[in-house]
Amino acid sequence: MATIHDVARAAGVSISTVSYALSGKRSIADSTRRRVADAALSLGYEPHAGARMLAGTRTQIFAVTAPLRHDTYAPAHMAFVLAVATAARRHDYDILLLTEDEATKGLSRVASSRLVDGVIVLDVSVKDERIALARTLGVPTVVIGIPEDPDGLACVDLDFEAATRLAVDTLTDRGHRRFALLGHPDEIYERGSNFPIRVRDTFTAYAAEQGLDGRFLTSETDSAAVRATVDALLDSPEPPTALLMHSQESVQATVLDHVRERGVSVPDDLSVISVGSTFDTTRFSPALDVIPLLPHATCDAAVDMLVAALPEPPEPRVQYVAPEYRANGSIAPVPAP
Amino acid sequence: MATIHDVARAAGVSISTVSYALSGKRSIADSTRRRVADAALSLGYEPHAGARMLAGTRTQIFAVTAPLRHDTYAPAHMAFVLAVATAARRHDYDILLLTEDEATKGLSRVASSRLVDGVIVLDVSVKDERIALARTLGVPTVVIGIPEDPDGLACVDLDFEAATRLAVDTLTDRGHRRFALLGHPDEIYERGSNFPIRVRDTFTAYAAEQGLDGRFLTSETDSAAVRATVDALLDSPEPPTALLMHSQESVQATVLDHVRERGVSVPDDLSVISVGSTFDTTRFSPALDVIPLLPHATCDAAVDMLVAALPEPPEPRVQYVAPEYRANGSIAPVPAP
DNA sequence: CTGAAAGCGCTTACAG
DNA sequence: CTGAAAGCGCTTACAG
Repeated sequence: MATIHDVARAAGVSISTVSYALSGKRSIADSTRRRVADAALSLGYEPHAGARMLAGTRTQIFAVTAPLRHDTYAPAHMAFVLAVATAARRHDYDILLLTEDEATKGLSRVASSRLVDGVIVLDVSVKDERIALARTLGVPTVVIGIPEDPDGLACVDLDFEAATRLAVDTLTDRGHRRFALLGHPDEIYERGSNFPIRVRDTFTAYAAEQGLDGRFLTSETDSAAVRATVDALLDSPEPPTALLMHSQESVQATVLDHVRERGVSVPDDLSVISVGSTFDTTRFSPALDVIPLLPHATCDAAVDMLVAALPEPPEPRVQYVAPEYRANGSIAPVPAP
Repeated sequence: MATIHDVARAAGVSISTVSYALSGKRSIADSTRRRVADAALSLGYEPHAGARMLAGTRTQIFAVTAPLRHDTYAPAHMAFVLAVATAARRHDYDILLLTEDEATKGLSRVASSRLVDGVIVLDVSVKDERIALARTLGVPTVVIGIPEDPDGLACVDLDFEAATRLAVDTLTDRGHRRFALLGHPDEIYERGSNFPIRVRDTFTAYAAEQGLDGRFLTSETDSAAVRATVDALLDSPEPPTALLMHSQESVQATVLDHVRERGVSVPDDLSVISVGSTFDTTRFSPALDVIPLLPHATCDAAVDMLVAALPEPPEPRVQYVAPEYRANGSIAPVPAP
């Protein structure tokens, strides 16, 4: 392995000149720079990572803590890990993946050994031991998702409030006045889950504000429960013409199946939008309009925040990522009564 | 951050004694070891990772290259990444995740900067640019999966040959003589995919060897094609009593649906085993017996090989992981004619 | 059983 | 515009 000394010798300069020529941290005569670059290239020189960490102030590594929980939806989880890695590489950062059961132990270890310049916390849960740690880690940290108490933390997340209003607005623009939102099982709301509650509260408040009929429904995830929920909704007097779904993939699939079985056509009889989903709604029949989670936009923002925080600790704040509407043909103007 | 000097001062010894006391690399008086350990603990001392890399011979980091391809099945992919990380931690190793499009560039970079002590190559494809690189990387490398030409490489993989024979044996033990194997679309075999071909060839050879009726079928993945394939099979004279499936999840689900629609009962009329699957076959109805991919066993073996290879390059060889049979009630004795 | 010291390969003030 | 040198925090022969 070539060292900086080899490059210096080959280029006929000192090692400090090599260092500066390659880093661009001070002005170097063009001819010198060229000779150094040539020497480095022909020797296949790559600076020793450990030496850089020790002498410099940066390791060029971020830790990503991404614990796998029993209810983790693997494709979304991976999309986020991948998006973080891709964004990090654009800033010349590599990703150290921490998946340990005791996530805090791994975080403490890599932070206090100065292995990483920063930490990205993925997929925070309501009671997440990593959150308390993040405040005291001594290493810049950005959280993706919003914990119960985001005080003093730098967080990034999809703007679920805007997403919910966007879904409603899109449908009121087409004349809809009677809405339902199908959410997660009750248990999710009881244990204080972040996004579902934000979506629910935004929906009910916004519907009230606009004078809309806005019904909020929860359902267990088994097929029978979902079908019963759909039946109750469709059999009610003045059933809704517009349905938002913020629930898991299988539930949304079952809803569409059962609606079709009941002879209700999407979008002619019922307009449907999937809100805040991580899965591919074009595989449904019919394909659903969706306001999806945005792993790339979210992770780009998180990595940008982290890189900006390297000179000094990140400014605590919550940054919201703007939602995007993806039309797939599942909405239509309100049907004539 | 406490350094080794702080610990030495607090314990009243030299820094070399601290280093040896913590590493255990030479014998230390018990009382000294205790004082050092106490000092380290109370100061929250964690050795500087960069300094260790520079002075020592190990970085305690493995690179994992896990490119996401369009046909990557996310849950399996994640299971392998996670299993590697877990196995690595047992040897005090962290995982640097390389997902770049140009996988070779990332590998070269981390290898020549001496950032990692070893490399695990996940999910090798038939023509994988990482394979040629692995032979010349100058860093111990272990491949999970078996590339077209495994010469000179250390590889670990499920023993698909044994898995296939195990499936057949399990059914012949119950009297079955007429078998079908449903594989992937033709294209997969034409482009030389590794496992599907190994399963197919083992199946046909083993069936012939045992004097069994062993039909091999391929099918496109869309529902209509799968149903037509099932129809052709069931409508043939002397249809099989045992079906092995080595195909994607949705295809297996469709087969089960259509078999049920045709009034054929699993396992009473037809015994079914899923071979080499990465997904949860207990979610099917009926739940399927399966000889699954074994991420943990495979990744444990790979990490063990890599750790063993640290002092010297890994001995090139292909290590097969023994298959396991998981019964879920989808097989029965051959029905009376 | 323990210590003093060299040296790993960089970065970055300091000096000119 | 460039160089000589200190120093980052460890590990590990060398010495006793």
